[in-house]
Amino acid sequence: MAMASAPAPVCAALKLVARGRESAAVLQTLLLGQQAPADGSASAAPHGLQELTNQILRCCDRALAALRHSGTEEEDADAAGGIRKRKPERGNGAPAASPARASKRMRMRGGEMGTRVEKRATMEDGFIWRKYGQKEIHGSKYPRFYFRCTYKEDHGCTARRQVQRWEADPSLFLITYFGDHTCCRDDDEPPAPFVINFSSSSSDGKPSGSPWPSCDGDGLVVSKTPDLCNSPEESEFVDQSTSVPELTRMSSMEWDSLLDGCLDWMLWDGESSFDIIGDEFIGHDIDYLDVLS
DNA sequence: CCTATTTGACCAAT
DNA sequence: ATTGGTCAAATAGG
Repeated sequence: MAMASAPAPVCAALKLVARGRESAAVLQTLLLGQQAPADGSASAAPHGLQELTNQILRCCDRALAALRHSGTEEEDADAAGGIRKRKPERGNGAPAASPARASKRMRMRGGEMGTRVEKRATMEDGFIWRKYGQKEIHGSKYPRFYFRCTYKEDHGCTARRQVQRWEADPSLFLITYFGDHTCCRDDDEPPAPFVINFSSSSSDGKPSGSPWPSCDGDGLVVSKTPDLCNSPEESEFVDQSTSVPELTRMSSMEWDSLLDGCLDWMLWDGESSFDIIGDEFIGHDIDYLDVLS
């Protein structure tokens, strides 16, 4: 049976949340633009502000994922349940067809929601992962590591990630995330940890303690979204003079049309922005990184 | 003993 | 047949 498109209300919500996300991304770009490029000088945009923007982006992503999921509900009954049926016996008896494992690989190839790719200087990202596999990848110098969230059993958290050294720069790790952390973000949606005080010019407005893990200088290089939607951490690696383009000079009307275009891109073929076809996007980001040095 | 990691095997997709 | 993702027994470490 062919999949039906999402119902109209869900579509509308999808577009609205997507637009909200893009607005947050724009805000983030503006914040990056405020960062003083001069060496040694403190950034004009408080770090807490960037973190907040990042959280907004993440929230939007999750909302988009949930909406999209509700619109095209299928499969994933196992993913939501968390506990997978174990193989009865291995290598001996009958093969025992396991429907739960069907189409696993296809979902990996971009069918799964919530996928994103990042490049980091370290494997650490603030979450606790449990390694469940390692594989030599054909044509690749470095093995790929497979991790799942430590709390998969406890909270049914479906988050997974694959980590591999980036061949173009082995000091960086290419981290592909699948799913999202339901273990520490669903039940525990953090209250606004702080109030933004725009009148304060100091960078003291940092959140006292975000309940979410933050990327404390890990050197995140690549986000899952195009240039418009950079994560704040990127600023640590990306040359500001090139990463903050003329976007900041656009009028609001120009923004509108731009965002509409962005929406069109995001909703292409029924997939949303957080479904990244790895190769395509990585290629884009490699170009992006060529600016560095 | 308990928990996490390692690693070869299994299996679906290509 | 090959490749890549996952399982799970064996192993290591506390």
